[in-house]
Amino acid sequence: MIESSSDSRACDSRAIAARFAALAHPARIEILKHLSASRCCSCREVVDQFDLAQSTVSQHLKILVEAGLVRFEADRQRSRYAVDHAALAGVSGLLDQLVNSCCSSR
Amino acid sequence: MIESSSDSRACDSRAIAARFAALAHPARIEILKHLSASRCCSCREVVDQFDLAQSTVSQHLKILVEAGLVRFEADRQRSRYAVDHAALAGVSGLLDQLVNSCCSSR
DNA sequence: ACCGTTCATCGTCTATCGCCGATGAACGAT
DNA sequence: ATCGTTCATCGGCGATAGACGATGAACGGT
Repeated sequence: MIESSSDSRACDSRAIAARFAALAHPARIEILKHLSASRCCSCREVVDQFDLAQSTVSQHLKILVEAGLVRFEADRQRSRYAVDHAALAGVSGLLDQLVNSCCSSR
Repeated sequence: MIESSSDSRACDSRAIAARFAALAHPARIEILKHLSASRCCSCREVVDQFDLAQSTVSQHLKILVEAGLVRFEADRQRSRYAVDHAALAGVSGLLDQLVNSCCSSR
């Protein structure tokens, strides 16, 4: 990873924080679980599941997509959302880095 | 704000989200790194490190403590904050559960 | 006793989040 | 062409987060 030498750390932690922010809402956790269980979902399915307004769900999904945790694929008028397990594992890895952090070794 | 421990199911995703929320801020990530590298820090040390007001740092530390990610120990007028690696590993585990999640949703 | 240091907490301000209803685009079916 | 469905986006609202300065308590040193 090439970063600006001066402040690779600040940048890094912002990126990490952004991912965690996407996970920092109960509704989004639930949505992730549901997506994971269903393999793939339209927005509608999620709406039916969660007793939230369609716009709200759409927002949450957007946030998850922008965080890179969920992949989006437009399928006619139906949207297809699916968990990006690799990305999720990546976040887990970030956390592990933090746990084991020696932070000086790279 | 604090719910009874009997409410384990709905609490689940809320509890998880709460922990991630504590991690969802770049300053707190940096603070965690610093704590981890320094093994143990006073509030002052962190303040010096991060160009944030003392009150702000104190708040962030409090949030981390309340999330259970950092342990606090009062030492005379100096505070001692240290990363709770086990707790951090626990969060990592939660994430892994989410990654592997297939069954236990809801 | 008097400072200087460290720290948590309070009050305030602003920006952002989370929620909703409404709207309009895209599409399939009739 | 006209519906009905699905969806993303906008605007607005109340609530919360994040930042700060000020304050007062606790403690060590002189």
